[in-house]
Amino acid sequence: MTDKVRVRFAPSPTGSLHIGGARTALFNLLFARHNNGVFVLRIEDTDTERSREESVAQILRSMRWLGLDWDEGPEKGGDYGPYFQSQRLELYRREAQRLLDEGKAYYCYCTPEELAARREEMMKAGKAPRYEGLCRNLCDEDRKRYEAEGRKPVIRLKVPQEGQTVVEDIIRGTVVFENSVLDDFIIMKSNGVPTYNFACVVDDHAMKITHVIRAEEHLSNTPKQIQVYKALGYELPRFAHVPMILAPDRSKLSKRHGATSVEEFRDQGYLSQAIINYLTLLGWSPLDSEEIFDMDKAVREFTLERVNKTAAIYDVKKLTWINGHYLRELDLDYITDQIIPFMVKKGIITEEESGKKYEYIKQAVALSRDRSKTLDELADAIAFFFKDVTEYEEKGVKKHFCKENAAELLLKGAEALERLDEFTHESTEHAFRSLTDSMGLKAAELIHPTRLAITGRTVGPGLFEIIVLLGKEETVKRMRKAADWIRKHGAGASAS
RNA sequence: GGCCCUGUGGUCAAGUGGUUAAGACACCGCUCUUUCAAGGCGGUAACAGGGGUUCGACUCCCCUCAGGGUCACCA
Repeated sequence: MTDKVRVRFAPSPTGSLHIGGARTALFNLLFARHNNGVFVLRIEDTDTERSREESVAQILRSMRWLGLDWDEGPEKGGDYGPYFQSQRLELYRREAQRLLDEGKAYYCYCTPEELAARREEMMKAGKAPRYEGLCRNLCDEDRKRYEAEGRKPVIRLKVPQEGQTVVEDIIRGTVVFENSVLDDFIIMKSNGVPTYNFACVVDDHAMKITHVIRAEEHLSNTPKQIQVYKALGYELPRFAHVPMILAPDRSKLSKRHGATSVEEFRDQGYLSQAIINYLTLLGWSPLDSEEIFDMDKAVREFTLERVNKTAAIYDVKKLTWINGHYLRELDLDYITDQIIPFMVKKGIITEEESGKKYEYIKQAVALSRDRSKTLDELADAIAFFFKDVTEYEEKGVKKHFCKENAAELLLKGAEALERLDEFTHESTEHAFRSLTDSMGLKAAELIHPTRLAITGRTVGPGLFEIIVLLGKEETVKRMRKAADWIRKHGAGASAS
């Protein structure tokens, strides 16, 4: 009989959601959905010093933004709550007491200072730093004496010093640890709060977690946790340790590597779909070689067996490429909605204008989105549709504004456009081409300076698309303004 | 340092004893074109090293080396 699959993502709220954490959450979600299971979110806030409420909010926000929806957890509830470890202290204390009563755990009165000193000694002696079980067999008298000294005890688990602890990992296979490398680790701190290795086990059991899918850094913790499972008489879940995500220099991801949190990527203009797609590809691969796919396909095909064992270095270039793909393929209204906050932030439009100019923004996006990789870039790329040109790209000036007849040509072009009754792609293009034909010029000789005049740049969408969207009046105005600029700066003069 | 994990091009990554060792990103050409992208076509580039096992190893075993993780009253 197979139990319903239940997995969990259990972040500690000590910072933002990292892309590594997001990937772990994603794999849990994919596995749960693939198996019609339940995805639980649990907040591991037992570190009273470092846990912050703002972090919880940020993590939830990031997960929602990515579409990593949990079935049970904060703001959602469920039959196995509460989902904050700080609200489950009674349970841990009860289980710890049980261990105490059964003689499987004991109070330890050593102070952090004493412990640190001994650890250092052992290190100096070239030995592995481990607790030697000093308080393992304390008599009542010793205990009373320590209590009288005002020492607050921790609770340690009695770990067997012989034999081995075996981790059967779905991704890594059988991993054997000698028990002699384990020590009597702390399960309850002196403040009555459990440590990670204890709380995690108690909760995974209480929440009926069937598969523990987490980052590889936890593999070495697993034998300890297995000892807790055994002491408590719990059945073991299945374990799967997914490879880590490393920075480009092969070290662990940290702030010095630029953007690492989900929110930073979002603010840089990456779409959630792109991040999900990219993260899915880090450590896992689909059956076929098509690398662009949505979460539905990932859910359909996801198995832990196809997760590879090697740590992956994340590559922003590939993420950016995927982002570019979604930028041009996703629904136009959706991209338009996404671009607005970026435009507002950059001062290109105001919040109020965004509603009124929605259709116009949408058309600008339609013209430019092929050429941008991120929302941030795209916002810059369409800025000229909303704000007058204030400067001209230098290399463009040299190339297109410094010719003898540059100003005159722009003026003639403006006139030709002005005469048009119908202002369409066809009519404007025709006007330009017949003008240049009559002057014995190539159309490009007018097109390029015009682009520079009305956008300030040498690159961008097709000129006539721009002209039509920008409108006759504005186009003509900008062309004349550019002609003035050229005269002022002198034909043949180099860029200012 | 002890223990554990890992090792296919610059990066991601197929591959599970016999393959011309896929594909993608990046890079470089060509093409399309009013520019830039996008698209199309093509190219450079890899099984860490050494021993075994085998008729035959990228695939299995051992050693070396390299990278990573972990050794807290952090998770």
